[in-house]
Amino acid sequence: MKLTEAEWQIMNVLWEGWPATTRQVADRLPDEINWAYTTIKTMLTRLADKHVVKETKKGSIGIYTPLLTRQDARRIALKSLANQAFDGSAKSLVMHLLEQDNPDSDELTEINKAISEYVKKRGAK
Amino acid sequence: MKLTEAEWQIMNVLWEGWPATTRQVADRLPDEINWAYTTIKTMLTRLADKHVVKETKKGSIGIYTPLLTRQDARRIALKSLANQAFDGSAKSLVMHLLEQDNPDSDELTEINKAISEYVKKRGAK
DNA sequence: GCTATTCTACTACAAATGTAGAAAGCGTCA
DNA sequence: TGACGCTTTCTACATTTGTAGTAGAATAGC
Repeated sequence: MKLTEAEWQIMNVLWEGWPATTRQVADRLPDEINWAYTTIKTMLTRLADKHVVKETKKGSIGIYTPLLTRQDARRIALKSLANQAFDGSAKSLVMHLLEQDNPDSDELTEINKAISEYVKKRGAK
Repeated sequence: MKLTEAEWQIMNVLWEGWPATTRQVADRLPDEINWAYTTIKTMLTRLADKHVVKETKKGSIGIYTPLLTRQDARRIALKSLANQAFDGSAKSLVMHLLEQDNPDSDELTEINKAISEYVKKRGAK
């Protein structure tokens, strides 16, 4: 149940507010995305076929609810990336992030912040 | 220049030892992968078309060298995943890894180890 | 009830991806 | 120098992904 790029777009919207109709998804997609209404409908139908969302009907109108959680989708994507690109090692994935020599970015700072928070929390438990 | 899954397989082998011929790549692919020789050749040709590898000829035999580094491929893949699934935030990606409630896995332990190492190193500088 | 609008269902189609066969070329060893 | 085996080149084809049009059904407003 790995999602494609376009599917992520749809699901990101759906996870933010569900259940939702095709129209609602269309309205909530980021501005940069200019898909025809039927494109979105097609995606939702396909996602339903794959059991990533559930389609129920209110009258003749389809209403969509995520079945796959965002958590799980993320887990799956990370797992897959780790396997494919980091020899299966989440550790090595994290190390890569930590060791990026990209000093002009705030990413590292952000990650460091995350780690500090985490270390703190871990300590607190 | 994002790599597909099959391309990662090939490139993982190539990064381990290059330059390499199609035959060498074929021999070094993991056992679980049973691709026809020509499949591998096709992939290498396509990777050359995309300038991910360079093909040179020794006589009529093609010899392949990575152009894209593993580092860069990883960076690109992580960036893309962060954008698509973590709202562009590497921090949130790391947090996800840290907060997985998957106690039966060694992953967390491994990640913690990575972080400790990193924190130590960071301290040392 | 009739019309304008909105949805759904179905179909389509190009590009990318995964996978490989056929045929022809070349190198090598007997 | 011929046959065998490996290599390349070209072609092929199914599937998945991205994207959308058309036609007919449902609905809502007048």
